Amino acid sequence: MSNIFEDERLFANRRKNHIFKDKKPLDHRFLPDKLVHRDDQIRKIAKYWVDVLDDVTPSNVTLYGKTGTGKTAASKFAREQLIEAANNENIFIKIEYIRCTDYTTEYQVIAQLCNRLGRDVPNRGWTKAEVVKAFRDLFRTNAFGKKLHLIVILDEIDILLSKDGDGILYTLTRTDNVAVLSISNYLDFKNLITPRVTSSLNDKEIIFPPYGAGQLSDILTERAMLSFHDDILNDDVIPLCSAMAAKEEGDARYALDLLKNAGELAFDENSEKVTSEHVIRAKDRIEHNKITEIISTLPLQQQRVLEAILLLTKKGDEITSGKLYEEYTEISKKDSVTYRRIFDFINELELLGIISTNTISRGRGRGRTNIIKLQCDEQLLETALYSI
DNA sequence: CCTCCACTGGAACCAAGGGCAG
DNA sequence: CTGCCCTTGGTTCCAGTGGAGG
Repeated sequence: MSNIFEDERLFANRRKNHIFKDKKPLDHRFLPDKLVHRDDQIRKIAKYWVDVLDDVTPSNVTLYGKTGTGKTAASKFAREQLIEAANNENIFIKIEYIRCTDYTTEYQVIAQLCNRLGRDVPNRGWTKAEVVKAFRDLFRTNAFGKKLHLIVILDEIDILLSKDGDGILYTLTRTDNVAVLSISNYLDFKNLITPRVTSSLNDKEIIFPPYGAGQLSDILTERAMLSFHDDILNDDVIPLCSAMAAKEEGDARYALDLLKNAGELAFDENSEKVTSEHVIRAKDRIEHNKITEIISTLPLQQQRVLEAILLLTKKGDEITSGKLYEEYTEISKKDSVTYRRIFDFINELELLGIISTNTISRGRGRGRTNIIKLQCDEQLLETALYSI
């Protein structure tokens, strides 16, 4: 009796050679030896952080830029470099990377920092003040024998700020020997910060502009050398991926994804080379996977809302919020959520790009109406919804 | 510029998970 | 063990807003 996983691995191994050498460099989390086209930004980070080597708390830094513009990679790269330099200088530095989608409140971030620095703190139960005190004691009491410097990288900080306010920045910037590097997708995230924090944050800003098609090409070429065998990619593959990703706001992650999926398609079909036609199909596949992924991870009530939208769309009716709620309660029977909650769901779904809304006014005495439209393929949605 | 009601912001509430002092 | 206090993520409740057709 054979094991299906062993079979699959054997099967894959036997053929592995022909397209991919190593898929890892095509993952957006892969950190190459040098980051092309981000020299300026990395140098700026270094300029602000270098003080720490002289035992001085460095400036707070903020990185701005759309998704896939290399913010996270640049900060991780700078971290590696600084740690290396600090080892030579015999300075005690910790640089902790926190993704704010994983730790969404001030308490959680501080607790996580404590834990990583070796101070056990429960995830719940303590007061915020107790946790903050424990955190600050790490710096005061000489717990490590020498002075500890901490740089906290807060990735996707806008999420944390909009959920839990700016208390986290207040606490961190008012702790000795702590510097913050915040990473935000939005330029206007400063609106979420109150004046009491702005003054102490006093940060330096670094902009990450979207990559142009040419720059994306350079990135892909470098990664392709690491991950594909020689002469596997047709000449037009990388330019096409780059052009398509450049249109998607210069998103390098998307470009890498395209290339990887194109390679996988070529592999699955046992074709000799990766062609532009594979890239085109990779695009559909990515789109498809994304939507399925989003839908399957949606909370139950939101799925029901989607289901209601789907049913109404099929009927061909114009969908208004009121009608949607009727249909929704029909579907979920007793276990339904309030009218108010539905609006939040609708907004979230719109943010995810699955639906679109358009508010119109019907004039005096008729009030307003919100017209809701499905923005993704009906068939795709249906299979995704009912296959869970 | 009025009006109406679909939407929004915020407080309050709830249940679940957990620490700590008696 | 018990009671009390903490955070958190989800919800409900209610008092506003605001936008465009008239």
